[in-house]
Amino acid sequence: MSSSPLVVDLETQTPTGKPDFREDIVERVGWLEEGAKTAKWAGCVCPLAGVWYNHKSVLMHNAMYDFGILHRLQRWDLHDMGVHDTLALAYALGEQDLSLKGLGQKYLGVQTVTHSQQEKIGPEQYHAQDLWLTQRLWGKLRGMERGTAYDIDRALIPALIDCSYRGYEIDQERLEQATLAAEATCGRTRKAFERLVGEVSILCSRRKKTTKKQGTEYIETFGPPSINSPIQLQRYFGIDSTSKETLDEIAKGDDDQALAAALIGQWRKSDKLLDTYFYPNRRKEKLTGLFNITPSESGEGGTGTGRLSSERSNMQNLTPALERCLRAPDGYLLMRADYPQLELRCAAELSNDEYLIGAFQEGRDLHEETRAWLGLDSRVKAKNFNFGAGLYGGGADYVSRIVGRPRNQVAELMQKHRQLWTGWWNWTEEHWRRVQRTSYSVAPEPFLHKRYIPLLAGDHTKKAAVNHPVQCMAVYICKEAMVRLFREGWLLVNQVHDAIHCYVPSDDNIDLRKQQFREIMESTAAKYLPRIGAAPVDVKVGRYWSQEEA
DNA sequence: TCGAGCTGCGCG
DNA sequence: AAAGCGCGCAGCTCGA
Repeated sequence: MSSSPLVVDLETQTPTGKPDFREDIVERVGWLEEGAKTAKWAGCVCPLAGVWYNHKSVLMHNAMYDFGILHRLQRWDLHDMGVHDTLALAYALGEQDLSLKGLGQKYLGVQTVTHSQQEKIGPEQYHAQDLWLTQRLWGKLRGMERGTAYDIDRALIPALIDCSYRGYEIDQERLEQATLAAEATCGRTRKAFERLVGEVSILCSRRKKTTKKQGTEYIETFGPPSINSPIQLQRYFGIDSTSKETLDEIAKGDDDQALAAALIGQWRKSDKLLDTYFYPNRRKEKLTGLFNITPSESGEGGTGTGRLSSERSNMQNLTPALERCLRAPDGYLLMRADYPQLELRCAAELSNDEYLIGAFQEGRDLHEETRAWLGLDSRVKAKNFNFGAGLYGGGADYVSRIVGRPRNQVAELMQKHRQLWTGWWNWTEEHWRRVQRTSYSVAPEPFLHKRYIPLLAGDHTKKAAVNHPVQCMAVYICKEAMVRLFREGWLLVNQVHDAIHCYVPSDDNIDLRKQQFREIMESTAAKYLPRIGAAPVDVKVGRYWSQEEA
């Protein structure tokens, strides 16, 4: 049994154009054993079976992808095999360029042969260089690693591969009902809107036409605005954004425009449901998505904070109307739990804010206290203030909007908030100074996930810098809980930042399972929130994700 | 007809 | 110019 990992690299074909380990086709497999003088290659994954069991772990550059394929083709056990991944490691270290070639140049000074030059050295040599590069890079980057972020991420890789194959079962009958209802709303609101604006005429489109004789001219068409055209609606209302918020404001009036705005709001809601959530899932048995820990080698997708992202389908932005149609397969129940106020608790812990810590320890209502302290008229406004201005660094204009006060009263509100959350505000300034010195934001101990902060990017920079440690700490707590669940054999289905979903067999002892689920999540949080203590985690169970009526 | 870029909106 | 942070995706717009 070799202690150093078996390096593996797959050459694949992507039929859909976008890489997807659940479907892509393997063309060649390369591997490199410890002490071997040469890399080996094969046209299929079969020969690997005789090699891998001599190793405790495998090493790849982008193991989510390669290991995901090997699991599919060879049933490589997701639980037994340790995984190392130079992509995940580089990500946790805050690297900008996550490509193997870029990292090789930066850390090893290796100038790789480009794809167009591969004829010169032959395909075998060309592909072998990636194996050597990965192996050497791993040794180099491991030496730079300080915190636990990478170890949590690499343990999560098999769990997320598992998740990406599992998915929810779709109840087509419920989906059909929901579709019919949404179509009815769409038709009704569109017709009502058309009746309302039938007489109006605005500029509908202007397209440039370049002719040799007359140079550039514009062809314009006029008519009533279409409900689905933001630019036409802008002209109709005489505004420069037709976002939901703006339309809600207009809808408060009592003229034709107010009615039109209300209709657009209803139409958009149902149209969004149909186009994004209902139609794409018709006649599909399962809803599954790919989870990303890191951006791709080319920098697409993924997050900068350590959060996961999900695509094809995105499992992290499903809406309640679709959640009602999603369920566990026959013989299973869906168990789901989320961490209440996890980000706020992390903010309190990492900034050592005495007030916040005390409030959490005594279980007081933070937003209500903020409301009273600032003299606001609703708890919702206070909550928006705490998040928008407190956690995410919103400025005076933003605060002015959310609390509905003129700008000249805002500075006073901000000042008062600083007196309440003293520790937090001090921490943000201190952290911002650190980031300015180093150009990196580092998440708290023991995670130490790094995010590169380009200091010349404007005001957004400070907000992103301050937000990173909070969001990062919260999600690594959730990730570690997932890792523990996975290791103990739970069937993970989904993660939505601070929420985890699993399947359990219906004939298990459900109360016991709920208790175990809660214990794993609570003890993981308690480990990293020693001063605040375990947040109570409420575990919900049922056949469907959401049982609420439409 | 294609796509890049934008707007709008779903989630935490 | 103004912007609360973090995502992915669908449709629209408009030039090529």
